[in-house]
Amino acid sequence: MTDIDPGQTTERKRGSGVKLVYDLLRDEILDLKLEPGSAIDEVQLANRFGMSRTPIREALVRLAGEGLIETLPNRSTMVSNIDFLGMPAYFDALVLMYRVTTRLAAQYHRAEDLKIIRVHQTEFSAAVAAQDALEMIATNAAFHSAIAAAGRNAYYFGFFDRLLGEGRRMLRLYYQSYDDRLPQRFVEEHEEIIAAIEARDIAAADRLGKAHGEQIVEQIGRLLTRNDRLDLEL
Amino acid sequence: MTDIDPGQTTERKRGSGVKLVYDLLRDEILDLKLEPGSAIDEVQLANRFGMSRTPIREALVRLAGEGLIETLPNRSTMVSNIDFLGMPAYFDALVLMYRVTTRLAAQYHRAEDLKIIRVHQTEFSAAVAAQDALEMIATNAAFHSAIAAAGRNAYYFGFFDRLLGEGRRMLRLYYQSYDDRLPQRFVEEHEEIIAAIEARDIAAADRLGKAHGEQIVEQIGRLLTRNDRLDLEL
DNA sequence: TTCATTTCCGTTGTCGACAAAAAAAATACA
DNA sequence: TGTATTTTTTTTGTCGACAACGGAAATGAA
Repeated sequence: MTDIDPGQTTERKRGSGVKLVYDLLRDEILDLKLEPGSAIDEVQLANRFGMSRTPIREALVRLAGEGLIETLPNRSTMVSNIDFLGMPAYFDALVLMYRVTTRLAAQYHRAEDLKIIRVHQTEFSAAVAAQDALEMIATNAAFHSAIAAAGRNAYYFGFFDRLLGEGRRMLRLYYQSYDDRLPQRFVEEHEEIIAAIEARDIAAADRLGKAHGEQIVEQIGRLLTRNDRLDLEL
Repeated sequence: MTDIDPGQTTERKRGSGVKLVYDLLRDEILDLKLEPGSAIDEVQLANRFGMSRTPIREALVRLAGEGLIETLPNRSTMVSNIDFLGMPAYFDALVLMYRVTTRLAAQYHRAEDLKIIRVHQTEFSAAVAAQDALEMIATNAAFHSAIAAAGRNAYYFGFFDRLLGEGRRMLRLYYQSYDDRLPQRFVEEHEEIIAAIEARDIAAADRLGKAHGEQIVEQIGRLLTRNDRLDLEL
């Protein structure tokens, strides 16, 4: 709520303002620092970032394009609510994209792709060891995003990245209340996936991607049901 | 290039300007009335629509979000080029979405969905009979979009619609130079797909969706190779 | 008090203007 | 004549201001 730029007016490069606001707001939304349903005020943001409403507005339009905020005409714009009814559909799409991207990575990856994938896997492994749930979510997403990039299909990549963004919000919602220790199993499955990709074993990559996705869905399903039980008993 | 509103200033409802510009520009881009790579001038559009640059700009930001235009910082914004190198990736994604959406429609459709699907099929059939290539493209997309809607997965639906939009541009590019008579076979395949959906035969829907998609890809492939031959011989 | 009407207020949508950036044109220099 | 440098032009990015819209508060009638 405080100004980003108190005191003197910092010079900003022309055109950088929109990206600044967009990136920060996007992160705040996906990290649930901005609660779903909460209102977004343009003038407030303008003061906070020390700029006019125009670039703020452009950033908001972009976020609305990704469905991260909803804008009632002539009325307040607000952070989109998480669509719980749509979760089955979401997981269906997510698992399919896990499969497809992993399979394509096995088919079309190059040597340099594997290096990048391994870097992300190392970071994910460290996050699991540190039991840092938030970091796990981020590094896991980066890991699979790298795999999708290795598959060399821009359409799948774009779609998958959008799904992972949405998922970041859902996962964070649950992991912040229940800091469950995420199974070491995910790390091992990642290793298997890397091996299948490297061996260019398409069938194995497909199978592992599917299993890995369903594994995650199942994990979240457990969290959800436990959540329900708690709600009923209190 | 002429003003939309010559003479007197027509009253527009507050907030409707952006949608107006967005819809029209989107259509012009997808219908190839605006050539890929051609420059887009904001002031020119402002004059044409009789409004300020601000709403124009917002429409452009949205179009950029969908990848229909590209905006060089501080420099001209232009209609995105069609990515020919990415066509295999595109068709791969398209066929997959044909499969998935048809399959889900068989699984989750309701009675009212079939009515809508049939309406689009009737329109498509009429377009084929009239040998109106442009109308075929539009009605075919609407037909499959309706099937995707019946599948009740907002994520697939959104992704598929975006793919169909892109495809509209590619298809139009070829059908406008070679007004090939599109096979009656597509109409029949559509009928088979409808029957499979109505019978809730998931396996058949999956198979038909895949075959239908591959059929279209193959058709385009033929057009492309013929195009290449011509280029070489001239 | 309760409900309908009016007034006020906060927020968005749109506008015209100006400054910055980059290309294009013009000039200077060899 | 060809190249480097300056100037002009064109187009974008940002700003402050104002009107319109919708809700909230205030007012009035029963």
